Amino acid sequence: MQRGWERDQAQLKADVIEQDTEAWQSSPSFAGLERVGGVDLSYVKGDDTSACASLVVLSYPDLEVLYEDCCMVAVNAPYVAGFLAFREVPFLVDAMQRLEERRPGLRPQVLLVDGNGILHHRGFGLACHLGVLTGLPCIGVAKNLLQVDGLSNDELHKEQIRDLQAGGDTFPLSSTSGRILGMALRSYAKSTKPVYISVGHKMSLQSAVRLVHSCCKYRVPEPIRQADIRSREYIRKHVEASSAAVSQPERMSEDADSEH
DNA sequence: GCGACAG
DNA sequence: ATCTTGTCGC
Repeated sequence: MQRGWERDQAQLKADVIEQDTEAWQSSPSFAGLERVGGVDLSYVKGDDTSACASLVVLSYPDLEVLYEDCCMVAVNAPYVAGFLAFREVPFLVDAMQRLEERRPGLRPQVLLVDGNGILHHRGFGLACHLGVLTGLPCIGVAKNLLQVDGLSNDELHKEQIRDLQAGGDTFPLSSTSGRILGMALRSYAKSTKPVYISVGHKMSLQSAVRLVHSCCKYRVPEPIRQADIRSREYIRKHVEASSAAVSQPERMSEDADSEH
């Protein structure tokens, strides 16, 4: 099964674009950018198939929520490091399709994805996968370093993290061969732990880092943070409602009552 | 046996 | 991802 997944990744990888398709590289304030999207999945504890997929769209640069979509889904693929996309991407594509049908005018111009882009075992993480399938510019934002291609969370790495003094400070993440796969970013002045940015699709690493930083009120950029908060809350209510249905069974229907 | 392991 | 309250500090 994983061999098939690797084949799919290799095929889709050919379509990844690592450069800006908008004039953002040369625009300090991202002129023309008005909507940034964020996606996330939250899982129901103790249930390996129930999850909530959420997509939010925020205004830019104000970061106000313009659109929200939370949807309970039945996850079928297991979580395997390196193949996260095969577990989560179908529901995110569905969410994008619903947005396209309901509010095409709110289509985000960029999507922030929790997970990696080209910083990946085979150079094709969730952010690339979703980018190619939707055609949207995507940025990978991981909360933990994926230790691949010579990257490791060793003493040197921790030392580099300690050197990130101010919010906005970064250091490059280079592969053994010297290619820059991503950037560690101190996204929030008060947070010691960086986030790991990598190119997903249709955007350069430089623009990606700058944009993510400009979306941060806290450590996790607001679009992803809002998607996360909302999907967790949606699950909380979902679990609450289903447990109430068990302890308080539905009353017999009228048909059943009058049947006698 | 030990360490890794995006979410 | 999730298990989990308070708590120390700015």
